[in-house]
This record gives sequence, C-alpha cells and structure tokens, in this order.
Amino acid sequence: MSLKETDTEQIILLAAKEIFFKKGYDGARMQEIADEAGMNKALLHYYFRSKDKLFEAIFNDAFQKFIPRVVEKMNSDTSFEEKVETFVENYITTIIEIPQIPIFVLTELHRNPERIVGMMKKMGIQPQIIFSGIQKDIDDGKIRAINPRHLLINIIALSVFPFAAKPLLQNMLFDNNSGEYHKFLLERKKEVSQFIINSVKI
Amino acid sequence: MSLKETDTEQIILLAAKEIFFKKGYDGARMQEIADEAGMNKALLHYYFRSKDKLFEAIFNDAFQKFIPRVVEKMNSDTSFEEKVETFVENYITTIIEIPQIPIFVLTELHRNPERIVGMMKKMGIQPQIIFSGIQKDIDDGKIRAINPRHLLINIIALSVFPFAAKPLLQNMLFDNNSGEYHKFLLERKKEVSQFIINSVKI
DNA sequence: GTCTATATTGTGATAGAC
DNA sequence: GTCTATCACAATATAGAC
Repeated sequence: MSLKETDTEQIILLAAKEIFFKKGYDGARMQEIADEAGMNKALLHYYFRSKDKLFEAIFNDAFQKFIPRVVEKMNSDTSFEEKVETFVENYITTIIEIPQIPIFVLTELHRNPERIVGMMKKMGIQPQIIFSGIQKDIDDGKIRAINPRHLLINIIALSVFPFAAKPLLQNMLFDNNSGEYHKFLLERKKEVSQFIINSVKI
Repeated sequence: MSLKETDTEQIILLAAKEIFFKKGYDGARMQEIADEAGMNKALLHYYFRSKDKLFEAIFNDAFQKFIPRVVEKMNSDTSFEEKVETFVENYITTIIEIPQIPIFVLTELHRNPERIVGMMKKMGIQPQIIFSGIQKDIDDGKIRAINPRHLLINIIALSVFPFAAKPLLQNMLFDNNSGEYHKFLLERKKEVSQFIINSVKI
C-alpha cells in the first residue's frame, strides 16, 4: 500500500487544523504548524506550496462540516416535529465533536467573503428546497405561518451560537466551568428543538 | 477649549476602529491605520505606544456595546412580553447601527479569552439578576417552565447570530443582495420577540 | 506634535545538500 | 522526501530633525 507518501501530508493537515482553528489564518505561523507537526517549515511548502494553499485545504473541509448536511431531511414527508428534532440533534452532535468550527468558519468568512461564492457553487446548496418544505407544512396547517427564512435562521442560530460565543458564555454564565458548559450544550439538543416546536405549533 | 490635543487622538481611534473591525487584530496593519487616518505610523505610536494598546482602546469600547445594557429591564415588573420586546428591539437596533461588532467581538474573544475575565469584572455584569427575573415569571405562572440560562442564550442567539453570520447568510439566502438583507434584519425585531413569546407562553 | 529615516525582528518562501 | 541555511520583504517600534 502506498500510504507512506500521504502519511506526512496527513500529519501536516492535522497540525495545520489545530493551529488554524486556534489562531485563524492571520494569527497562525508556518513555524508553529511545523512545530506542531514535529517537522520543518520547508516540508510544509514542499507538500502545500504556500500558507494559502494549506489553509484552503483546512477551510474547505471545515466549511463543509459547518453547512448542515441534514438539510435534505427537511423536505421529507415526516412530521415537522420529527424533522426539526433530527436536524437539531444531528447538527449539534456534529458541532460538539468539533466545537471550534463555528467561530473559525465565521471568522474566516468575514476575512474573505468572496471565498463563499465559489464554495457554495461547488457544494450545490439549495436553500429553496428547505423553504418549500417549510412552506408546505404551513400550507398544510401543520405549523403557524412564518417566513421560512426567519425560521431557518432561527434554527441555525439557536444551534450554533452557543459554540461561537463559547468563550464569553462559559465565562459569564458558568464561572468558566467547562464541564458544566459542556453539559449545557448537550442539553440543548432537546431544549432547542422543543423551543422551536413550541413556537410554531398551532 | 483644549480640544486640539485630543483631536488627533479621535481621528486615530476612528481609523483604528475601521481597520480593526474589518481585519481583526492580526490582520490589521499599523500602516493601514495610519493611511486611513491620513497621517504617519509614528504618530500612532506617539499617542498609543503600541498596536496592542491601540487595539485595547477599540476592543473595550466595542465589547461594552456588545453586552446588552438593557438587562436591568428584564427584572422590572412589566409583563414578560413587554420585557422581551423591549430587550430584543433595543438590542437589534443597537447592533444594526454597528453591525460589525458581533463578529469582531466574537473573533477577538476567541483569540484572547483571558481578556474577558478582566472586562467582566470592570463592568459588573450580574446574569443572576436576569435569571431571577425569569424565574419569577415562571413561578408566577406567566411563562412555561424553562431553564433561564437556555432562555437567555436563545434570546441573544436569535438577535445576534444573523449579524455574526452575515457574509454567509446574505449570500446563501439573499443572493448577496445587501438591501434585502438589511430589510430582513429590521423585520427580525418583531419576528424574534414573537418567536420567543410564542415559545414560552402557557 | 508631526514628520523622515532607520533599527530590529518576524515570516513566508526557496536553494541546495543529503 | 527531509533537512539546514538563507533570501527577501513585511511589520512594529524608536530616534531624532523640524
């Protein structure tokens, strides 16, 4: 098996993710990534040519994880309750595993907004599908009338924000007790979907 | 009047805010700030000694605007509906005037979490006051039982997230039409408070 | 107070030996 | 493929003339 050649590459990617997640593009140093990977700066350039290209590899991956995959389910023919529960549960579970993603993606999106256009096209995102799914539930009288865009953003906001604002909220509301905050984030899986369902039920 | 001496200082602060908001601490360059202020790099150091001190002046101000002042009202004896409406309305109105604040504060908080502790102490934030206000409404049977921490975070998340994620959401959901997005943000004043009230009413 | 010039260090990137 | 040495330039900060 020819895994040897991709081995170093994987180590670099892991180290780069660690550093880029923590410091962002501008704050990260190639030297720091090399240290983290236990090798030399020159090797990073050998494998990825430039800091930019290395970053792109990390960002693209993170961005795809940040965009909920579960969206298709929003258009299935299960009940609204079930759709929301599945979505929120899956989304929060995903983010808990990589909690640095939201603030990382949000930050870098702000640093380089142009990047988004390209990414969106590659991923073939279709929010309209979600909207029509929501609209159908409204028309069928399953939930109260609400602008689908507001509802979608509400769902994402309630799921993502506690991760993006973690350094602040954990300090303000939990005396910086990270164990307590983690427990709180787990609770939100049920809490958020109930909050949403309560709000739109007829 | 001795405004002349503080005049240059104000120009610097304005330029620094512009650049720091756009690029963050790591991305900002003293040269760029000097250009924006129409003066020389050396002057920035003359007035603020270092990039760090200049940044601190900007951040402290932004952070205080980001933390909602309106919290006291959450403990007044008006109805829950009115409290939420006032809070959300005031908060979103404030952010609309300086929409870059959320992502700026969130980013820099993540870059330097230690900073928070000091800031919180200086500001004398007391979330417990809000919690007891919410708890009282629950005990009085005005709203359904809900963990006050979840409710508070929900309120803030729904208000702030659309600003933090603006580059993404405006592109994804509004074809990058900033006018439409701005209209959408204005709508949220009513939308968000209604969403919350619906969710917790008995 | 404000400028020009410069010191000093940091940082991405490449050349070239092994 | 991996390392050491180094280039070229960018960036914060200061010295010193006006």
